[in-house]
Amino acid sequence: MADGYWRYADPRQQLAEAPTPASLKRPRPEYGDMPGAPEMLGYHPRNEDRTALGIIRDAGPINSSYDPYLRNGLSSYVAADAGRSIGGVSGRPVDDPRVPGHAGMDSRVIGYSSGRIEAPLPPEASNTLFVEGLPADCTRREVSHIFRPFVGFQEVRLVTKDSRQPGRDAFVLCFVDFTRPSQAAVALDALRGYCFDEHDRESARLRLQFARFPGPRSSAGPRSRR
DNA sequence: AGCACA
Repeated sequence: MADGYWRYADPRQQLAEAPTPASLKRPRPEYGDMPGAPEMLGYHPRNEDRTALGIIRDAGPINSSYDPYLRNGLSSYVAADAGRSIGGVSGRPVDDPRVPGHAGMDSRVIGYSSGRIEAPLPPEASNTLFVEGLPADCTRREVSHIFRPFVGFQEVRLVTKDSRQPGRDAFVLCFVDFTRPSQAAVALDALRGYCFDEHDRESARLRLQFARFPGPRSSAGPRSRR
C-alpha cells in the first residue's frame, strides 16, 4: 500500500532545488528563512488554468489562494500498491504518516503496473536508477517532475557527457535515488519506454536500469538523518 | 552504447 505513486517529495528537498516558479514574475528577496513555505513547493497551478475556470479574478497573490489546496490534502494522490510490495498484506509497510490515505479524491486505483502481482526484485536491484535516453537539453527540474510522484523518491542527479560521435548532442543521463529498491523497481516498471517528448516518439524514450553502484544514502544532504 | 555523487 505504501508502494507506488505519490505526490510530491519531501518539502525539504524542494527547498534545495526550488527554482523561482515562472508564475511569479516579480523579483523576490531571499526566502531562506521560510522552510516549507507554500511557494517553495515549486508546484503551482498555472494561472491560465485557473483563469479559465473563472476562479482567479483579482485574487491577489497566488500563494494565498493555493494554500488551501495544500491543507486539504489534495496534494496527495496516492495510487494503490503497484504490485511490488513483496510482504503483501501481512508485512504491510507502515503507512507513511505524511500521506493521508483519505485524499479528497476518487480512491480508485491508478493503474500503474496493476496487473503484476508478484514481480520479484531482480538480484541487481538497487535503490538507485540509472536513466538514459534523456534529451540533451533536459533539466533536472524536468526529470524531477517525472520521478517525484513515486513513493520513495529522494533525488535526481543529472550527468552530462559529451557525445562520442562528433556532431551529436551531448549525452545526458541521470541517477534517481529512492529509499528502497522495491520503490525504484516500481518506478522502473512504470516508466519503461516513457516518452520524454510526446511529439517525437522515437527519439526520446527513457531507458531505465538499476544503477550498478547505488548512490550514497542520499537522505538529502551531507548529514544523514537518523 | 555510455553509470556519478559521497
